[in-house]
This record gives sequence, structure tokens and C-alpha cells, in this order.
Amino acid sequence: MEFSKYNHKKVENKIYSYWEKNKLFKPRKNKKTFSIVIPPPNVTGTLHMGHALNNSLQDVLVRYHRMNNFETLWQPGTDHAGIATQALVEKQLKLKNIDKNNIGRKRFIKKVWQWKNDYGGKIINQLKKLGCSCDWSRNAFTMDKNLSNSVIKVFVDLYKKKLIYKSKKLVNWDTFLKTAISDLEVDQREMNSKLYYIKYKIENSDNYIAIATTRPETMLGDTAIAVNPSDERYKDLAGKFAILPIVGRKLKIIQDQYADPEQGTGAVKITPAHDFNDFNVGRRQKLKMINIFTTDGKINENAPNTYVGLDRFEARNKILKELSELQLLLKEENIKNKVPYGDRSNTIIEPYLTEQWFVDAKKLSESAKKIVKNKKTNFFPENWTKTYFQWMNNIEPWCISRQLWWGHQIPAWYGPDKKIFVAENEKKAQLESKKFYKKKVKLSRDPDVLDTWFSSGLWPFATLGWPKSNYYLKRFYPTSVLVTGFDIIFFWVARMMMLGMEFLKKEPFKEIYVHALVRDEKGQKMSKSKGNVIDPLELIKTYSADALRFTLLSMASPGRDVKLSEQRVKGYRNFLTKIWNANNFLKVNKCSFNSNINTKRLTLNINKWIYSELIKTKNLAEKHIINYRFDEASKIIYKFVWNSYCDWYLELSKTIFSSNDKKQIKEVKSTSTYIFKEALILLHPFIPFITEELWQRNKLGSKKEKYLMYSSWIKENKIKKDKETENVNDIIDVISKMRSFKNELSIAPGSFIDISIENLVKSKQKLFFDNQIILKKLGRINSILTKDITNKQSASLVISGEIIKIYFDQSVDLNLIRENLLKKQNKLLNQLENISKKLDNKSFINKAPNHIVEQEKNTYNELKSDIDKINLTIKSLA
RNA sequence: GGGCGUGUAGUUCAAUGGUAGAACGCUACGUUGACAUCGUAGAGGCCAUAAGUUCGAUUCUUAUCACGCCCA
Repeated sequence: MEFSKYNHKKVENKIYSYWEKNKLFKPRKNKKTFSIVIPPPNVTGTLHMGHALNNSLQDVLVRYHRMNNFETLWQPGTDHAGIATQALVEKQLKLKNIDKNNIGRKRFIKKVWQWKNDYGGKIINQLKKLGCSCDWSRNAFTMDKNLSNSVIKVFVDLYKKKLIYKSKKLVNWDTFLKTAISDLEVDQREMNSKLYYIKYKIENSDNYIAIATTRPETMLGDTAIAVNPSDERYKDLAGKFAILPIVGRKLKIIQDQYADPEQGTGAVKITPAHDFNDFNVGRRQKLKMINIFTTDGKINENAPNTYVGLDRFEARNKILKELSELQLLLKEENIKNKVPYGDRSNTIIEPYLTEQWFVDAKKLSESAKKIVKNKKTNFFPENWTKTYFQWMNNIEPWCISRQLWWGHQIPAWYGPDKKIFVAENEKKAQLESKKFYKKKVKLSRDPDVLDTWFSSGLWPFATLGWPKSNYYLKRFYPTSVLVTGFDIIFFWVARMMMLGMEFLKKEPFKEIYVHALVRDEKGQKMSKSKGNVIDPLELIKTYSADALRFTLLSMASPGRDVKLSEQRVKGYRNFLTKIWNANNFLKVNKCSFNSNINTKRLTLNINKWIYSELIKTKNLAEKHIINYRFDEASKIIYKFVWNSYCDWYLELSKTIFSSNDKKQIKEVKSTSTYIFKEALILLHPFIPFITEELWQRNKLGSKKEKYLMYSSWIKENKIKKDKETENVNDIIDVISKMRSFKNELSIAPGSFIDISIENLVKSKQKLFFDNQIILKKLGRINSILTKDITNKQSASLVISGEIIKIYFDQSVDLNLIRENLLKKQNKLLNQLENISKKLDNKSFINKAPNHIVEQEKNTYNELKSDIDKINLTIKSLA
């Protein structure tokens, strides 16, 4: 009979719309709850391997809990990604020759929304291709009305608590995007740079003081020179003045611990407006702060005329040229240093003096730390706790304002005298200003928007409806687990913890499962520039979403990166085919899926055996899922389906099918389908598509459990230890050994042979006779004899201390057999020697635990008996 | 400089205080009315190096050497 092959391309889309149509992803009321909020992908994003891993993991958890009677919510959504989205739309407009400044803020934002509505759903559809079972009816977006309301409320609230403030500070300034960014968005890259040694003339003297700098152009903003108070070389110069070359400004030579006598010349120029360390020196020493850059990194009017308008790097060259003409450039040194780059713009970040809004992260971090310390929130793997604390303990004020248009505009209004009114809307701000000024004044709103991570920080509760109280918030907050990559522990996780604790007084998640990065098969980070990016959607197209998911899950070992190779995906695609074909086998044998079986009343050993294997597998898989060991869980189920069920059980069942025993056939028919059905249920969280397809094809839904997605894993968890299931293991062992023995002796594996079990004990003989149909078929045995045939060539096979004689018609090389046996014997002798050494060791006998000693003694005896039997056999070969 | 992690079969990875397992790859063979996207069998490892703890270390401790990541 010919069967159709599994075609995932036809199946997966169809199945997904079936789930959606029947609204299966919505939470169903139940006693226990389980909830996850998705790490919202950027609305500009497309699905990459990181997403694929992240969401496969979440989907397994969600599907597992949904099946097993938890009221389960997977809250989805996307992030508005301020900079990325604005840049993207700006670029598109530019192609149409439209400048955003010409159309103005309002119209520009309209354009962004239009883009979002047209293309923003792309990644959501890609998540669907992966099989994600999010409740899409609740799909959220960080710029949605209700989320915006939460953002405003949080801002106003924190401002009132003085946890948000405005301040003039040095910030990381992106001269390309013309906005401030947070420290986390700065990438420190090691570069080959030059250290320039420059002479500054001492006032009223012919002497010079030499300083070293990697950024000579910033000298235009120098306001002092610092030396270390302990530095004898400069004792005399301290307090005097140097003349800033080119500019001519007088610079006081100050003493400050910051100057490191070991570095450069020991004297250091101080540019408080353009260097974080110098800024601190400037504050301590009350120095003037001179800003020399425009927002786009050009020299401003605070510099000599010839420099104004020059780009910062042009200015550097011009300065160097001029200094060398003035013979003030002492030398250049090649060095390696860290240069700050903006992770979005890829340009060098400028420390820049501006007024920005800050969150007092230090205060907020206290309860966020406490909750982890008290183990209300746990990291898995646990060592991420350290990373979390390390950052929390050294937390800096968080700069939250961005000079962008796309995002949550800061709810702050300014009066004519720059007095700040923070309020939920303009009306309220007006009211407050009226109170203050005693009359109506014109207010202007702060043009800046909030850092995107500010709104993502509210994600776990804002998406559930906060600040309104509703069923979802009450039911699903705190969420059960956050599944995320380690790269955003600071960016995102820490902030959700802080804001969640501040506003809900409860931790946002009970557990944080931190997964690794997906790399290519050589262990390299995937990047477009390297060209080693594997597109998950391509893999889905070729091998199916199920195969991709299974691959990622089986490789998700804690604390290890996932090195993805296409071969693995292919391998798991084969697994799907295997399942498909097993189903075909059941159909060939007219196994009906609807028959009820009472698993307690199984009579056939093989049925009892496969049932107990099923329970074992379920127990382990359950344990592994709860412990986030998806690698182990997927492996154990894989092994059960392929090795236990297909390789052995179905093979064994063939012997029954070809017999005449109607009763036995009936039991096998119903057991095989029953086990298959249960296997589909176990497999479903990992490979939802093919399991659903088979569920439907076989009409496995009952009235009580219509949907596979709602079918619980089997409840039974006791594993019966009885002789009958053990017998099956023995039979399997005998068959395997027979096969390998034949192979070693180069006997055609297909040939039927006679064996004699004369030397076996009675109970073992019984085993052989009880299972002779199986043994004859799978072991390819003609007849099982109880008397030795003396006139035939034979060889002896030793199985756990028992000898079975095997006869063959074709002539076999006796030397081959002998060699073979000797090889085996040697191996055993080595083992025996090791064990007897142990047993001779008195301290081992005295100190090792009893059961280990017993165990060693047993192995010793077994080995000895095996060796003796082999000896006998070798002798008999003569 | 501080912190974290990883070195186990050709490759990717597990497990374990009582001398090691899987998958893929490789080799040989192909008998069976589910399946060649398959079956059966096989080869393969001083568990990075050194010292210590222990009756016993691949496993615990320390050091060294490699590699990776994060923070300054």
C-alpha cells in the first residue's frame, strides 16, 4: 500500500488557521494559572534565530501548561523601537525627497503610524509561522493608547516622588541621530588609536608642560591641566597657568587625584564638557565647562573662527597640523584604547553637556534587589543572579529623554520662565500653572520623547491593563516566567523589576529563564556583515516549523550557546517522517483509534512493557520541562517514540499481527493506537503542527477532550516493576546480542539459524519458549532446541552468564570466532583486574558504602562467570 | 583590571564521586507489506594539563593553559 508523504507546507498553515479560527489560544478558566509576557520584538524587526529560539521555548512552556489544566495566557505584542522606526521612516521619506523637518512633527508621526499599520505586523505573522500560540486577540503595542496612558501615569508619579528629575549633565550623545542615549546603548570597542603628546607653554616662562591625549580636538574646550598632588615633577608648576595653544586661553595647573603619574606624561588636560572623568574633575575643582560641539558633532562658536563649522575629525587633523607647525607636537604613540560607539548609528559617541530627564535608578533598584535576594524571583540558570546584582549595585541615573519624535512625548510643560509642570495632560498642566502664576499663561510642551525601554519596563503589567484593575491583571500578575536572552538583562529585565516593584509592589515574574545566543555551526555570532545568518523562515520552508523548533529545543542546554547546523534540522525533519510513517503502519494494520483500553488489564507483555515505557518517559519529560531542561525533555520523548515505540514495539507487534490469535491481535491493535495517541500528546508542545494534523486525521478528539491542545498528559505516574515487562527487556537483549554476534561472525544477517538453549536454567528456557514467535521472527531463528546438535558447526553466545549455542550451515572461519572471543575476553579480564584490585583494597571495603561494595562484588562474579564461559567456548572450538 | 562561563568520540552536546552516553557524520551489510527522510550491526574517548581532597576523581578544590562573553 502506498501512502502520502508528510507535507509540512500544506499542513502547517492550515493547522494554524484552524487553531486561530477556534480561538484556542485564549485562556480557559481554571484553578491554577500560568502566564508569560512575550519579550516584544521591535515592530521594525523580522524574525531571526534568536526570536525563533526565544519563542519556541515560550511556546513549549505555554502549550505544556495549557494542556495540563492551567489557565494559560501568553501575552503578545511589539515594541515601537523609537530610534529604529524613526530612522526607517525617515529614510523612506528621503527616497521621496521629503525631509521630516519640512512636514513637521505631527505629519511625520502620522507617516510612522501609517508605516506601522502597513508593515508592523510582519514579525507577528512570522511568529505564527513558528507556531506560537499567543493570545493574539490581546496583541499589544507600546504606543497603544492604554500603554501610553500607563507610561504617562508612571512618569507623573515618579516625578512627584522625585524619582524623575531634569538635570544638566554629560550624556552619551549620538551626533548622527542627534539624541542622547543611555550608557547601555553605548558599545565600547577596542581600536588602534594614537596618543599625541602636546606641549602647552607655561605663562610668563619659556618652559612647557606636556600632556598626552587621544583626542587633540577637544583641547579647544580645555579649561585646566591636572597633575597628581604627589607627583614631584610638577610640584613647582602647580598653581601656575599654561597657555592653551591655538586658542590662547589661560589654563590653571591644578592638583587632582585623577591625574595618573604613570600615564602619559603624568599631566592631563581637562575638558569638563567633553569627557566623563574630566567632568567630575571640573565639578570638584569648579572649572568652567566649555562646550565646543554642535549637536551634529561640528565645532561651534566657542572655538576660534577658523575652526567653526568643521567636523570633529577634520578639526582633529587641522589641530595636529597647526600644532606641528608650531612645533608643539612632541610625538605620536600607537596605542589600543576603547572608543564608544552608538549601537544604533554605529558612529562615535560624544560625551555632551545637555539638559536631560533622569530616573533615580538607585532608589528604584532597592526593592528590585530585595525581591531577588528573597528568592521571590529566581534566575535560571542561577548564576545570572550575580550579573543582575553586579549591575544593580553599580547602577547609574538612567537618562530617559531622547531627542526624537517617535515615542512617548514627555508629559512636561514649561511656563514662560521655564518653570516645569508635569501632568497627565495639557489641561491639568494648565490648571497647575494657573495656580502657580495666578493667571493663565502660555505653556510649551517638552519636545522630547522617552527612551523606548521606559515603556517596555512597564510591559508585564501595562499589557494586562494596568493602571486599570481588571481580571487579567489580578489573575496573571505576577507572571509565571520570563523567557529572555541574557543580552537584555540590564536593558529590560532589570527595569521591569524596578518598575514592577515600584508600582505593583509585586515582582513581575516568579522566574526568569535566561537562554543563550544562537550562533552558527562554527560558534560564530550570526551577523549580516559576516554573511553567516541562517534565516529561520528559510529553514521552516525547507524542513518545517516543527523540525526547527525541535532542533532549537533539543539544543537549548542551560548556559550554553546554541550552535545551529542545518544537518540537525534535517535530522529532526526525519523524525517527523518517522512519526508519519508509524501512523501509516497503524493504518495498514487497521488499528482503530477509538477503542477504549483499560491499561490495568493488559495481558500481553509487550503491551505492558510499552505502557510502562510511556509512563517513564512522561515522568521524566515532565520533570525536565519544569526544570527548564528542554534539551533533556525533547531527547527523552524522541528516544521513546523512535527507539522504544517504532524500533521495538511496532516490530514486536508484527509478530502478533501475523499470528492467528484474535484476542492478542485485538489488544495490540488498541494498545498501539493508544500509545501513539499518548505520544502525540507528549510531543505536541514541541512539534505542534504534525501532532495536530495526525490528531485530526485519526479523529482522536473525544467529546471530553476535543482538542489536542487541551488534552492533558497522561496522569498515571507509577511505574510497575514486574517480571513481565522485564521479560521484554530480556528478549530485546537476546535479539540484539544474536544480531551482533551474527554480524561479527559474518553470518548473513538474514539467514535463519537453529539455536540450542540446553545450557540455560529452566526459567530462562521458559522465557525462550514463551516468546518463541518473537524470537524466531526478529531473531531469525529456525528452531529453538533443548539438545545440542553435535554434527553441526556451532558457536556459543554468552548472554549474562548463560550460554546459547548457535548453529550454522555455511562454513564459518573458526579463527574468526576465536579471535572474536579472545577480544571480548580480554576486555572482560581488564575489567576484572580493576575490580579485584578494588576488592583487595582494605580501605575500600571499610570505607566505601555497602551497596557499592556489594555492587562491585556482583560485577566481579558476573565477569568471572562470563570469562569462564568464554573459556569453555574457546576450548570447544578446537 | 573585575566578574561570569566553557574545554568530554570526527562534529555538536549530555550525564556522573565507583574508568563514560546521545545525535549527526563515518564504515559494513540490507532480510521483514509503516518508513531508504529507512533498517541492522560496527568503529571512535589519557573526559585540556598539573597538584590536592578521597578507599576511589572525568565529576569536588586549587593552580596553569586555551577559548568565549559581560562590566570598567
